[in-house]
Amino acid sequence: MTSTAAILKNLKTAGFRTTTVRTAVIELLASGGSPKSVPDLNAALAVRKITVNKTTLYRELEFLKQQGIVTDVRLNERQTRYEIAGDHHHHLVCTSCDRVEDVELDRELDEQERMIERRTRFKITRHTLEFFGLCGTCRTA
Amino acid sequence: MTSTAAILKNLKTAGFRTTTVRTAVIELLASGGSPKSVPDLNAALAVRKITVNKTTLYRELEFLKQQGIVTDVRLNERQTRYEIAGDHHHHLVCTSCDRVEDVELDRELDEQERMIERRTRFKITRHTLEFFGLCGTCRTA
DNA sequence: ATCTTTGCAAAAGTTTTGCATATCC
DNA sequence: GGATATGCAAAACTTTTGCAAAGAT
Repeated sequence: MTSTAAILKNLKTAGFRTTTVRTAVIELLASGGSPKSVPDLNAALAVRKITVNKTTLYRELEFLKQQGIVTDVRLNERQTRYEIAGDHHHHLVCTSCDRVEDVELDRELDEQERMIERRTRFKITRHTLEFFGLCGTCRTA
Repeated sequence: MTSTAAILKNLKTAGFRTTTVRTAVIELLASGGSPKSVPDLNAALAVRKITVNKTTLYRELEFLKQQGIVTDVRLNERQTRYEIAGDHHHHLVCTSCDRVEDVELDRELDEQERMIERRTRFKITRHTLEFFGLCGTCRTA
């Protein structure tokens, strides 16, 4: 929901800078439709002729996490992926080509969460739900 | 559903050995109620006075994965966790103390899966659903 | 001037690989 | 003997940390 411009403006107001890397990282994550790993981001930045050290990227992502702008996502792979926080959704992961797509549910899981809270002593604050299978391309290939 | 004894018997029939480590790993995973990481397993084995190299553990878990006996689980942490495959369930993860508990849903997500398949070109084969929050101990502490 | 941002090198943590040895059937 | 299983050391891969330099306000 929050646009890239609004995010950057808020950061600026808070005294942080809107550097080339920061702007590009936020844009890439906001435009993606899928969560991105550090190697993903580095490659996408390279296309834009932006060279950046991996340390800087990890630090930038940690910073954006602290600011509540991004969250991390762990699918069935080593790397952590990152996406813009806030609009709740899930992921479709192709187990053949590793493509990841965002997906939303018509009916969310609030009912199930309440049921679990009734049944256990857990207080649930969030959940992650990922679907695995074959994407359109891989299922016909 | 499949008992430890049955798993071991099948492995033996297939020409594999039921070593101390293999037996203990399967028992630990089968009895757990929560997925275990390699350090978890190593610690639990130590209690049973079983000393084992981490390489052996990783190799054993990879082997059990190949055999379809275990699957890996990635929660919001670096390490991979492992659990017995087959009985579908979800996890409650305490964000304060990192405790992990298995949990089952009354109503599974088949309906949602069908809806996504109608809406996208994805063929879904499985999903993972994890709940995060505070466990009974941490919410009062 | 000061705080933010960046790069580089090194370290840390997890998982994998190569190779040699031991063990079971 | 031949396949299976294990240990050790080293490598690979992802992420973090320390320190110094550069850049912006």
